[in-house]
Amino acid sequence: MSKTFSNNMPIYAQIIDMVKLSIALGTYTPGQKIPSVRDLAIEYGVNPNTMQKALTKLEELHLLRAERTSGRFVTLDTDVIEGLKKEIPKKIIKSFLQDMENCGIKTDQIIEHVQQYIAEN
Amino acid sequence: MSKTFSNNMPIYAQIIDMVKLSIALGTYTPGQKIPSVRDLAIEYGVNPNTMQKALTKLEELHLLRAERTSGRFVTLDTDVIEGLKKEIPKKIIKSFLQDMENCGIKTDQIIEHVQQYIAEN
DNA sequence: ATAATTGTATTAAGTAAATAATGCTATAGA
DNA sequence: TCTATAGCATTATTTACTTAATACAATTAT
Repeated sequence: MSKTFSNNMPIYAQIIDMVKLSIALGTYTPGQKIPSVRDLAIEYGVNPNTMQKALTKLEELHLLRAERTSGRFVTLDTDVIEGLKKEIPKKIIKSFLQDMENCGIKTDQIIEHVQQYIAEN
Repeated sequence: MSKTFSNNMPIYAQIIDMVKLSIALGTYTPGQKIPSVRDLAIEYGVNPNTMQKALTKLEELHLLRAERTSGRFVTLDTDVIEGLKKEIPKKIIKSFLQDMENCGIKTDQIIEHVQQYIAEN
């Protein structure tokens, strides 16, 4: 069950993105209790401290809420979750367009490049 | 003249990509002598050691060639350079499509999302 | 009541990346 | 010839990330 991580980004940061995705995709539902720090650490194949760091940051983003001794829960704030759903692909597209323009491809040619790539693969 | 770097990737790795881009875009022409390690370090606003590391890796990729005491030069191999020009946008598109599918957007909807984003911005 | 589990905190150690400071060898150019 | 400059090497320090090993307080479950 241990996840795979890229080496170009801190593991805790990658975990943050993964949990964000779980919430956005509904794998974690609003109000749902998520596994304990220790269990998540095992599930992701990382040290509990690394997992703790990721979860703490997710709390600062109001995506999770820690109940001192009963566990950690996904936010009930559906606005926040709806925001996530839109924010994630938006960020991906934004950085994609920047990267493409950065390598000399003009905006109106980007679509063609994508279509051609899809056709070829 | 000091460049800006993201914090989620080693600086030397980001420099590699930047120099690759310079070669692909023709800012650095085939056979051209590029600035010394020390000068490039100043230009990029990093430590000479960091620049050295990036340049050494670029040599392993056969994009640069070090002439022991006269300087460092861009490869004359136009095939390698042509390869770069195609490889860079290809990699960008590939990881973009992966990211989009990863967040639940199907291939045939990706183009629409991009078009909508462009229209909105 | 008591044991197990929760989040949280602390201290230590190892690693990689970046910076700093310095020195070497070889050669191009004055 | 001699100086400046080239790439390259070495050693040390700092910081961030990760892992490791515990420990504690509070609450849930038995």
